[in-house]
Parts: sequence; structure tokens; C-alpha cells
Amino acid sequence: MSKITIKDVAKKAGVSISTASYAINNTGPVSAKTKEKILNAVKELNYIPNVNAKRLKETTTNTIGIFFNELFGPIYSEIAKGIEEVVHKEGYDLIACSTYGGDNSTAHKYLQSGYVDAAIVLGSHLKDEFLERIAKNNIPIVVLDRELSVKNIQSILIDNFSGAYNATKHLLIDNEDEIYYFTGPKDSYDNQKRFQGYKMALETMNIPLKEEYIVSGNFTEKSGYENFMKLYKKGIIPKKIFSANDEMAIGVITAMKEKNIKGVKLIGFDDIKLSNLISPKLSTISHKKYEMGVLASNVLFKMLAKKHKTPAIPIILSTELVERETT
Amino acid sequence: MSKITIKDVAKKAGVSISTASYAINNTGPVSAKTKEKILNAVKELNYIPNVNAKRLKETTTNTIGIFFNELFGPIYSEIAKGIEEVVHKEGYDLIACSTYGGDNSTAHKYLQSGYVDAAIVLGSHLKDEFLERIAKNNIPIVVLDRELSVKNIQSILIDNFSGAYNATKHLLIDNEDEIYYFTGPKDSYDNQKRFQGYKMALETMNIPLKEEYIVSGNFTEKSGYENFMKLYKKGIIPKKIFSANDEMAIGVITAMKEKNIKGVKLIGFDDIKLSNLISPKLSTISHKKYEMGVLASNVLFKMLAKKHKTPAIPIILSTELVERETT
DNA sequence: CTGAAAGCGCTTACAG
DNA sequence: CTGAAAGCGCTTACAG
Repeated sequence: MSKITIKDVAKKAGVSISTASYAINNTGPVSAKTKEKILNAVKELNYIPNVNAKRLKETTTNTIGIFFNELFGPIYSEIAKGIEEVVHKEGYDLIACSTYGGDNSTAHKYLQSGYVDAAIVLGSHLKDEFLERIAKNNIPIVVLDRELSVKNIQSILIDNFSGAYNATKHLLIDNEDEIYYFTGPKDSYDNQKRFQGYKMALETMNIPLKEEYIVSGNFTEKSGYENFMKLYKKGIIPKKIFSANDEMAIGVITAMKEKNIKGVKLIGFDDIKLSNLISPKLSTISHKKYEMGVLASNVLFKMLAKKHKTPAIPIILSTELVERETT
Repeated sequence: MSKITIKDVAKKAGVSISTASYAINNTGPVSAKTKEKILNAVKELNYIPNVNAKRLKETTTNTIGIFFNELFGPIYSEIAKGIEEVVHKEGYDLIACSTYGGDNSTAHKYLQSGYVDAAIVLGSHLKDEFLERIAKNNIPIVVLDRELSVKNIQSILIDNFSGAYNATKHLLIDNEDEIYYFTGPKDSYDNQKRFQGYKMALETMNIPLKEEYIVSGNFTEKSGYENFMKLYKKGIIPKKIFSANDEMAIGVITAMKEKNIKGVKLIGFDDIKLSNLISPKLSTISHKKYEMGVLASNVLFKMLAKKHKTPAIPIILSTELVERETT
């Protein structure tokens, strides 16, 4: 209950509020003796300063926020690792919030209400216009999966297009052109770009795009599993599948194992850890996640220091085809 | 930049600050016309209320914190999912902070400085005394992997002992008693309890504990892999291994696959998702993680509402042996 | 080295 | 329905 304030501390120590403040924060000259009295009072009363009051004056939070669609997706963890290290090195704090709950989520509220000095945003739940409004209020933002070039916002992207292009090209190597595309959510930027890469690869080879090869999913393992099963129940077993991410591809593998199906060529995207541990090991398009986190936070701190000109063109990170057991 | 305050809004709308506040928060009688003027001013100026100022009066944050050793461990994500849902349903916000960086971590600072109304703590980096001090200041805390019975702190635990006991007992089923124990970190409560269960199972069967069967690890996949390899290089291939968690067991599996070793009986602990996807599928001690998150947050809200008496004895969640392909 | 006082941006009785 | 003013808990020039 208590609500111990600096006033109580000052009173107990028999000094003024300002002196107490100086002593506690080591921010002004206080005699050793007085300081001791004050620090003792702090101890005895178990005084904890009120952050809100502090911040009212400071107007800055010294904290960076990461904002996700969901707290703890499998791919975010490696990016977050990189971010965590840089943010700590810079002496800032880091908090993670999710958009769970829609427009009234913690992510929305915290980003909107000045809880953070800057932000890194993953996922599409926070709308462009929303982010633009925040950025206008001088909160630098790095977005990791959308193109957005306005003041105070920098895009850092994976080269989705080339990755998908190369994956499809690779599947086409034997001139057999039945390649299914298991999609992510329609509104996902990553998914759209990957789809473009897929299409372009077909086009280059003069292969017509077939609607029935496009299977709608949502990036979850479950959707990969179910989509494969749906096909299977219709008597269809694709010869080749390019899955817009690894998680869906893993769902496909699970389904195939269940039905004891072999010989389907499969490539995923992202190279999550699991892909190298599952059996058969998943071939995939790999990109550097930890490094992306490091880069994102470094850019963010440059923006905070006004040493990074925005708007700038997106920074694009390359991808690499990793062949494993499914191709 | 801007720093638009309610004062600016009031001025632009030609009203007093209090009227502006009433209109914005819908908290007092304001004529429709005045209200419109004010709301227009808000729009035009892109006014965002300062939370800190608001909270200064409110003295409460309406947010719950989860505090981890590391942002994004593989096992935490399912617990967090349960927490996230309950916290949102209660109309609270949720932020996640890690103890990365030691005593000066974001977790320490945020917990200490009243950024949250209540906390759920996983991992051992936040010391008992520290948590007790926080709790004394009327911040309810639920701890998920330690026993701590003081006012405002509730322990919720997995039944580590029985889980480990059953795992070991199961490995003993054929009377072959060479069972290695791959440990977690010495200071991990979970590890200690699991080790006790292992010991007790041996004791019951009158099997002496052999020092050379105890292999020190730290719960990471890497340590499981390396420890197995070390043994292998010494010419030792254990007949049976009880690994204190799944991640290390997965390291063991990777090592065995690499060396093409078969027939080692292996049981892990935690039943992380990967364990059911890796090949061979890992037998393990399973416990309900999502439910643990739900329970933890429900208890927390009861504490917040003073409807839960503390100190209370720890709540213990049961475990279950899941046999898969490694036994 | 110490203290009185203004001010951070808001809310909320209270008076009109 | 509207406004002047006190106060939330702190920091920080400024005076002494």
C-alpha cells in the first residue's frame, strides 16, 4: 500500500525534498553525512521513486519497443536476440509488446502514448497510417516487413523476390513444371513478394501460371498440414511445392509422413531452426535473422541521433538457397 | 519535436484546459458544439495525451509484466500465449522484458520502478531478495520456477520431482541400470528437483548413484550435443540417458545421428514442440504450458484484487510421461 | 552544501 | 455548460 514518496523520505531524514532528490540520484552536491541519513531513510521506508513523475520532467523514456503480431513467433526470436544485444549496449531498455487484441492492443497503446523513444515493428497488424502518425510525432521506427518511405521510418527487408525466384527456378531444374505455391496471408508483404518471385520464375521459363496450383494458407504449420491433406483427399499429390514459409512446409512434411508419401520436392522460406532438425531436413531460402536485428537497431539509434537521413530507400538483405533433404 | 499538449488543443479550440480534458475523455458535460471544436483541434494538431502525466494522478499502470531470463526461449512461448490471452481479457496491458544485461537489465529496472502493477517471473536471474522487496511494495508476483512463500508472492510449479522419478523408473524397466543424467545449470530450481527425482528412483531400486553418469550441462541444445560428443570421444556410448530438458536431448539426438548411433534410450523433459517433430521423436515428460500461463495470470489477478491469500503453499502442476520413438 | 519554489501535463473537485 | 486553481511526485535552476 504504502505510497511512499520522496516527501516521506525527506521528512524522515530531516532534509528538504530537493536535497533528498539530489542524494538519491547522485545529481547534486550533498554532504556525506546528509546523504547517509537520506539513503537510510530510503532503505527503511523501502522507497521506490515514481517513474511517471520522473518521466513527466524527462519527457524521454530511454526505452525501445519491439512490436509483434504475436509475442514469440518462432522466427522473431533470432531477430530479437540481435536487437536485445544492441539495445543493451546502447544503454537503453527494451520492451516487447504484441498486437494481440486488435486496435486496442498493448502495442497500439504503448506506441501511441509515448512509452518508447523508438520502435521496431514486425508483422502487419499495425497499419501504415498508424505508424506514419507515430513517426510524425518524432518516434523513429524501423519496419522489417513492409515498404514505407516517410520521414522517421526506415524499411529493412529480406530479398523475398529473389529468394522465391531462385527457389522456383531450382524446382524447375528438371523441366517438370508442376509447382504448387502454398501462400501466406494475402495481406502479408513478404507473401506478396514471394509470390511475385514465383510468378516471375515461371514467366521466364514460359510456363503459364495455373490457378489450381495456388493454395491459400496463413503461414502456420497447421495451414500447411491441412492444405496438403485437402489436396490428398482430392486425390492430388503435388510433385513439387514451394511453400511461402518454413512453418507451412513443416506442416506439409508432417502430413506426408503421416500418409507415408515420398518424393515430393519441397522448398520453404526463412530457414528456421526446426527446418534443419526435422526429418527429412527441409530445403529452404535462408536469410540472416540475427544480423537483421543488429542492423535494425543500429539504424534505429542512428535515427535517434539524427544521423540517418529518412526517407531513404529500403535496405534489402540477401537470401540464400540451402539445399537439404527435400529437394 | 512537436510536444503538443492539451494546452495547445485548448488554445486552438478557444476553450479552457479543463473543458478540453472533459471533452477528450468524455468525462464531463460539454456542449456538442464545443466538443466538436475541441475534437477538431485534436485531429489537426495530432495531439497525443502524455501518459506519464495521466498516470501521475492515476498511480497505477494497468500493465502486467512478464520477466524472463531471455526474451524468447522456446518453452516460454506457450506459457506466454496463455498469459497474453488472460491479461487481455482482463483489460490490462502486457509487456515482456528480459534480464539480459544483469543487475541493470530492463527487467530489473522496470520491475523496480513501478512500470507494472503485477509480475510473472520465469528464470532465476531475478534474485529472491529482489523479488521479495518488490512484493513488499505491493506488487503481486507469480513465480513459475522457484519456491517462494512470502506475502504477495505465489509459486506455481511443475511437478519436477515426480516427472523425473517416473522418467528414470521407466528407463529402469528392463533392469539395466546404466542411466546417465544430463543436468541443467546447478542453480536452476527445475534442474535440482529433477535431479532429486532421478536419485530417488535409483534409490528405490537400490541402485547406487555413480558420479560418472552425471554430466553437467546448461539446458541448451549445444550443451547436450557437446556432452554426448565428449563421452563419445572417450569411447563411451551411454545405454540410457535422462536429459534434464528436451533441448539438451535434441542436441543428443543430433550428435547420435551424426555418428550414426542407434539404440540409446533417451527421455527428455518439457515436451517442447520440436520433440514431436524431430526424428526420431523424443520421449519426454510433458506438462501443460499454456494452461500454466492461464493459471498464473488468473492467480495474479486474484492477488491484485486481494482475493487470494498469500503466502500460500506452491501450486503444483502434474506431469505425464509421453513415450515416443527414443524409448 | 541546502532549501524554497516553479514547472512538467494532466485531472478533478469547486464555483460560477 | 465552462473555467480558475490545486495537486499528483518528481527535478532543477536559483538563491543563500
